[in-house]
Amino acid sequence: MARERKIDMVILGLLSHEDLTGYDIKKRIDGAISFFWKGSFGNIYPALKDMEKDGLIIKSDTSVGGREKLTYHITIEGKNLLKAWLQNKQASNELKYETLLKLFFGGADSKEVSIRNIEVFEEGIKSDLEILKSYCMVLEKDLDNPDHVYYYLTASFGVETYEAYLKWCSKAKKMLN
Amino acid sequence: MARERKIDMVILGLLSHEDLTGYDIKKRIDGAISFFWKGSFGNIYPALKDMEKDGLIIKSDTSVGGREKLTYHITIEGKNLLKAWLQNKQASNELKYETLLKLFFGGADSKEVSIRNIEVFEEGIKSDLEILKSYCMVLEKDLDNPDHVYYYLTASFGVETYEAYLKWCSKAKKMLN
DNA sequence: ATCAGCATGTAAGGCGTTACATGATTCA
DNA sequence: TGAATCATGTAACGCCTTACATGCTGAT
Repeated sequence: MARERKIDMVILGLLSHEDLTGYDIKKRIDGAISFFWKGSFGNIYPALKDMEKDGLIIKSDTSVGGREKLTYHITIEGKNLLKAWLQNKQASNELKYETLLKLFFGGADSKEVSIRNIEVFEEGIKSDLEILKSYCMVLEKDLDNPDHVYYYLTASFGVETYEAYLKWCSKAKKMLN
Repeated sequence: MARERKIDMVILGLLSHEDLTGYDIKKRIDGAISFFWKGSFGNIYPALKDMEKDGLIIKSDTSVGGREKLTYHITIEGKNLLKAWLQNKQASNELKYETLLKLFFGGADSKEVSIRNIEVFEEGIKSDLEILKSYCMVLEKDLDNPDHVYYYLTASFGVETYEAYLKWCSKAKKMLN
């Protein structure tokens, strides 16, 4: 069975635009992607090693002075695998919200506890929404760049769902009071 | 460090309402909870064993005839742990949407591929939305039951976010065309 | 001088999924 | 009789997170 590790596809996707180091890849993932996918060094470096062995990417030493630096470049095989993944209709979309779990079992404690949990959730969403909106505004100005349309759409997914979350938060707090 | 396994809290939450077998717990999780949390037998049975050892639940043999059956009951310690968890403000809310990942890297293939991926996503959401709406309708009729308010709110979270998803799908398809 | 940031990696541990393994009962 | 459902569990495997370990460079 082929590997299912999705971090490979994130890496391939990033490398399809530019050559990057593992460290750079981490920074990219921590940006706009982090709203729907995460990555860590303990995740990225082993993936890079495996993918090079498989011929999906090639490594080149770009060390500057005494600072070690390995830059990766995508191969034709890598690009083909990326496209095959994009063309595969199957996609796992999973949401794991502990806040909803707590709310579902809210009856086990006072309603104040549930209201507070909703408020904590609401605050987090509000601040993330600001970040997402700023991504959208930047991207909107340059939608002629074909890639920006894709980036814009993922950011706007975030904006629209987070706005729905906030609407729900108000309603939920009202219902509990 | 204490265990972080959230399945424990799902089990405790369910047992705080009624005594259940591992099999029953799985069925409950596969219901309304499955929209924001998942569980499997390979997950549930070991958790049950550990939690009994820890005195959070107690097991009793309720076998009928030759069919093995173990029913679990929550203890005071279990209820206290459940409340402590509810009162803890920290909550991990994570969304991992492969569809968004694919869309983000959509520029690596034709826009038709991205449109098709959005359509597949849309179909899945539409059918799940129907299920969520039916949960809401049932619960709305009996909001006097205090627990139903909590169940209703989690289901309505699903309805509202899924409706936002669908709105976004239309917009995204239009933008790509 | 020191601290933040650049840069690479490994190791342990935890959690979860999937498949396997077994067997009883109920209903068509 | 055979299939679906009830019912319990284990084992292998994979993936990810966290912490650890190391060292250079540039700015203050």
